[in-house]
Amino acid sequence: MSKKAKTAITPTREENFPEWYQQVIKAADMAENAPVRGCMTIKPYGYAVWENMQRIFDDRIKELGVQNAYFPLLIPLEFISREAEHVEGFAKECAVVTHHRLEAGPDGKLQPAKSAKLEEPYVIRPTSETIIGDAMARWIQSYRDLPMKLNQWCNVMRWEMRPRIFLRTSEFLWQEGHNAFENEEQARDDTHKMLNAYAEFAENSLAIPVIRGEKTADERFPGAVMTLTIEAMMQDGKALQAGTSHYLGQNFAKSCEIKFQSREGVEEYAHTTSWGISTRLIGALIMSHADDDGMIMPPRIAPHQVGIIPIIRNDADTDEIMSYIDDLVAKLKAQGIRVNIDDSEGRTGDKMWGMIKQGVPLRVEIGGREVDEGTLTHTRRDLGRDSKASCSVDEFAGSVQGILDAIHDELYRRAQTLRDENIKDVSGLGELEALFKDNFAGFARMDVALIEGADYERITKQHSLTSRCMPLDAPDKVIVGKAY
RNA sequence: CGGGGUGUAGCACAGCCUGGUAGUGCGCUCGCUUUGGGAGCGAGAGGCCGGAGGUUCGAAUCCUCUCACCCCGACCA
Repeated sequence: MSKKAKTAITPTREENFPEWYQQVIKAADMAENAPVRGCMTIKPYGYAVWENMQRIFDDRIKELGVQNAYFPLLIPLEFISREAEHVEGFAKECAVVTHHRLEAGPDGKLQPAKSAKLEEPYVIRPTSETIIGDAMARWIQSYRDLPMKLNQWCNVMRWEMRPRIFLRTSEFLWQEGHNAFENEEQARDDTHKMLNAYAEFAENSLAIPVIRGEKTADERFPGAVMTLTIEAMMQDGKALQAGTSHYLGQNFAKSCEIKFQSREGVEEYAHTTSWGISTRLIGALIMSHADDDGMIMPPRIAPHQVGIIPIIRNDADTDEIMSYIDDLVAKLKAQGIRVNIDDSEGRTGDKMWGMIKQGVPLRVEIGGREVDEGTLTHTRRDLGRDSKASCSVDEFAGSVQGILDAIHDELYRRAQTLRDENIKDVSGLGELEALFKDNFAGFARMDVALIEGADYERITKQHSLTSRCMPLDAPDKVIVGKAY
């Protein structure tokens, strides 16, 4: 390798999107496949993204009156069986714990001890509606106990046939919120409220434009009366369900016995909601923003918002340059900017490419020249080397927040442009079929009435399409597309 | 679970058809020279060739069986 390859990531998005996706994750050092099938190891740089997501969203839900709690990983089998549709939806992807002890087998290898077989097996939570419902049933007695809004940040496990790192792993991290209300109106309203919290989070923090919509009946959460979703379009034109909020009616209240005495003194079942976002959002981030040189982190969740590369020509410069950088770092940190200094031994070029691949939004170079001039050189990751510019340290300190916001806006604008250019209105099923026969990569939008009937089923099956949602701002329409 | 593909050094691969005891590039270690967009030279370290059987004097290579991973589908956040 004499000079740098054309792109830091091979293959390019154009050449092989799924492979490109995996290479970006590797190049940015975010995660890797674990020795356990379908599971991933999230590495520090990837986990830092999740921590930022957690922090921002956790603050938001607390403003909405939600309290965090923690419920067990293991759910009694009998709990899962309580809600008919729920069982049907999750039964085929549950990991089951059947023993509580290991012993040496005939071949000397460890095996579950026959004598330690559980009377009733436990299911590793695929979601916690039932066990939280069980708790709520005990905690809620009066309308005065309502609304009750609980959330937990945890892992869940759904045995996946085809795992994809971050997008669909058997074990993943998420938050699941579970709210209970006196009546349908409050609960439906809450479902919308939580969906809006997700939509705002996706757009304002992740720079991912989303379509807020309601799922069609066959795409609903098992056991829900209504499922709301935010749907995003990835760079390959596929849809990604980025968050869901469910109105569960009284289904779980009835199966879990969540009853309360109403204002009228009558015993009633509560109306519940549940809502979740997961580490899948990290995948969404990559497929929304990354390019052929690697990741591009939206500034508000970027582990490092500003990356500083000291350019040391000889040892005599070092102290002067480093103390110059320390002053800058202090100014940035005072504003709450997350700064990373790459003072490793590596060469300048390597450090630059490292930051490019990791998607650090704003890169700063400081060497003897800058120190002499009282300036610094900065480059935006989203715009590349053409955006390289020079300014004084004070000017930079004053404008850095604005630059980060501009990067956010630019990433959002790009994603929105790509999405809007790839939504096509179709007037009938013939047009829908023709569109996807022609290898269209994007969303089709059409009258929701068209999804009834065998023709729609045949076309969607043939082209692996699904009804993504009925947009809240156009409920008589439906968005159709391929999805992750 | 069906169809396709791949497992050889940390990573990417060659070697396999035509068996003879493992190689290239990057990375890593050390030294010197370099250093503002992926450095150069020199010297090193590192692999029971995914696993288990079998054929053979001899297997990374041939045969059988397994396991894992990736892609495409069905299922799903």
